[in-house]
Amino acid sequence: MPQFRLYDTMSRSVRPVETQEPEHLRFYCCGPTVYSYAHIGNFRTFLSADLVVRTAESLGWRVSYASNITDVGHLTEDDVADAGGEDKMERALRSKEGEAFANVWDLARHYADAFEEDWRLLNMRAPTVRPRATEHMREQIQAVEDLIKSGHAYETPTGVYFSVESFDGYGKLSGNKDQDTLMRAVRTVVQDDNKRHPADFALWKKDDKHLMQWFSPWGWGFPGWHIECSVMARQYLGDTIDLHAGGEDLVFPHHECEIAQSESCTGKAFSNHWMHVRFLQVEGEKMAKSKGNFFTVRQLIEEGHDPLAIRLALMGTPYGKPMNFTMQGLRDAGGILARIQEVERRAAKEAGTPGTEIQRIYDELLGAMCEDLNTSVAVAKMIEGIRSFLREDTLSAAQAGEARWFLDRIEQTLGMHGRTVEATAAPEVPEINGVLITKWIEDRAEAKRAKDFARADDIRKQIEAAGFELRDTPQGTEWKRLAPGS
RNA sequence: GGCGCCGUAGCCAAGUGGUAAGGCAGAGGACUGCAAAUCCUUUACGCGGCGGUUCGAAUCCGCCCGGCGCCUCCA
Repeated sequence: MPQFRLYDTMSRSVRPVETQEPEHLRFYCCGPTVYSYAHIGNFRTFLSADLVVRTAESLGWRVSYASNITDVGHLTEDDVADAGGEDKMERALRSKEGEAFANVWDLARHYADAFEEDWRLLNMRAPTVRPRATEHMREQIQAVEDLIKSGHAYETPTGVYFSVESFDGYGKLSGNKDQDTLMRAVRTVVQDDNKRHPADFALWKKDDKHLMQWFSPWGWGFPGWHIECSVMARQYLGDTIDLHAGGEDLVFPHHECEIAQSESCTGKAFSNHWMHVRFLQVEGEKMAKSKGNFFTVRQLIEEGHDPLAIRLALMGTPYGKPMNFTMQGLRDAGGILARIQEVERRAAKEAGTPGTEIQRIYDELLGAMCEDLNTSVAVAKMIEGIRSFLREDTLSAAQAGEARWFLDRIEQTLGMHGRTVEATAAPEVPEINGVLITKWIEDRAEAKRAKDFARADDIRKQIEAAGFELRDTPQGTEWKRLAPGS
């Protein structure tokens, strides 16, 4: 078995993933704040986490995987300096999309459900636990109290703050260590005179006007953004976790603050390995609603893209590099997926014994994943394996069994498969101009038999104009909805 | 100001010291009434530029040019 190595933000090097317990990975990945639909950039991060889980499982490891949902409306300026600004969920509630919801709780529930649905559609492993911030309020309050008792936190008229000077290691993850860079990083603009140090960050905000508020030893209010992850990671995975992941923007302040809180609470290392996923760009530009290049998973699916094609497209560039997501790349992925589906059709029901060649291809695929999740190479190996089965006109029973084996492997390791919706549910037969497409196809076959090719081509053109593609096979003519943009 | 990343064929993108993976597009071919789908073959004498180290560099070092990210709600 190859050694599983990942880039570690803390040590700035590619290191083996070391588990405290042999072959048992304790893994935490920071989830989204659910104030709107998650976009494909969000999912690049969660997909990378999914690939960590699948790679570990492919090595025979057990994985305890926690990925949270932040359903508390944290503030638009809830940074290390102070929790100021607007509440993200309150703002969402006031927006046009927010009109559909009675209150922030409904809004959070709706987007959390949508998030989990998209997660499933992208064929991502369900986490062992998916804790929610609002369901761990007592634990968060307890942690804040502990930090006050141990001298790491203090109360002010506006809330409870973590004292950055009480923790030596503050800045070790992000490199924001010296006072000068730290001061710049925390933007002294939003200083609070009640704080002992400008970089001190909120653990609890006092606010009895907030739409989401809880009662605490410091009165009504809500928790700071960073404390939830510290608390939930500890509760479900223990004092020290093996690997912690998130988007690159979370390095500072979020993960830096998590480390400070957790290590101050336990006196132990919070995480032994840190993984950060680089941001996704679209057509070479930063994704932004204002640029019109902002995509959600459901949007792309609605446009006719297969969720697995989206998944495959997102694997085109390894997580450690910024990725340029393009519509062309998405269409390309759809083409690869079609070939996987073709092998799925030809494969046996039961996996057979892999031959040395296909075994070699899979070993290289897994080896690439173990080397810092090199998805570019892994996908190339997957295609190599898929092609080896398409090369033959017909597969022998042994080859069909090998094909099944390989498909099972790529499902386990890459989360890719060729099972189509039509294979499990009877497809709805569409009508064209009030006539079933199957009738049009029969008419065309009739014309072909009569050698009336002009009429046959005319029928095909009509069907294509309606957005369907025909494919003549030895078993007869099949139809398929045309992929968008092709 | 701090931290970090990237520049490889028309496009996307691996490769991090031993002589350029893979995908898309393009070209040719098989199959087809013609297509579609699928398969086969083919496409970079060169890896932003200039120096240096080395028997040997896309890969290491230096400088330069160009692009980008985070540090601000953000995955």
